[in-house]
Amino acid sequence: MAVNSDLMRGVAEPVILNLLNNKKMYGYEIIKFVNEKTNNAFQWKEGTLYPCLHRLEAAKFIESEWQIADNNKPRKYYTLTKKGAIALLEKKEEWAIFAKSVHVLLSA
Amino acid sequence: MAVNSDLMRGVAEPVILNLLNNKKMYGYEIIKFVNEKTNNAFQWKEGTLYPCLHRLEAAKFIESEWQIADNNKPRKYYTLTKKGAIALLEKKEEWAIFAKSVHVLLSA
DNA sequence: CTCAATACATAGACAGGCGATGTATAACAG
DNA sequence: CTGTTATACATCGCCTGTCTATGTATTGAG
Repeated sequence: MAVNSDLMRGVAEPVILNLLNNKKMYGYEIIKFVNEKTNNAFQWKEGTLYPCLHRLEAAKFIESEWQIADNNKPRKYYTLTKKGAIALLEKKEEWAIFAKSVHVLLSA
Repeated sequence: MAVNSDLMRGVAEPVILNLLNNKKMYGYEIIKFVNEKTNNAFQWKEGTLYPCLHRLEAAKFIESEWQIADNNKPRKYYTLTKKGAIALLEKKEEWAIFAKSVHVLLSA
């Protein structure tokens, strides 16, 4: 069911940037969304996601702002920066090349 | 040109098993083949490949035998075991699920 | 009143890929 | 002859992203 965590390496960043390209989201929401969207093939945990968000923010690929939700809980919403949008394009292209390469090597 | 090394994590094993499923190969040959086949998107080095081959052999997924080549150099040829063939199927399936998941998350 | 869910965060362990380095031989150019 | 490149094996230590575990705080359900 769950995909080997070795494969997970490096995909969190492009995935997060792509999600934030569509709409602002907060960390906990991203975790639930990704796990549900992949039928738990991905099983992201806080220990993976939050450090990744902080890395992306430090790189100025995303920005954050606190908001109080309807349920009265504080949420840190993230949005994509222009720099992040460029990085997203690069990472998507990189993924495409990578996936194609693996496909070739596993099809041969 | 070269793909981010983070993405590389975990793909060496299925790729090697798949190559050996087609024919026996030796380490140096695998490096050249993979790099050439991916147009250098993959840039495998000895430090990546040899430890991986040793891991796979320790797991009894592959077996090795020394042979003297035409050029008078000793080569360690690897072949896939039955256990390795089963592992290959599992890893291929895992890759398929993984790649599909990433595709979904990057397409959204 | 307790427990689960929500929502943030960090710290330490783990492990695979990478760069660097090492050995040895063959082939080739100068 | 000699230096360089290519072949072919191997290992060591670093780096870094993921994982497990742990922590804090609040809300709502039972």
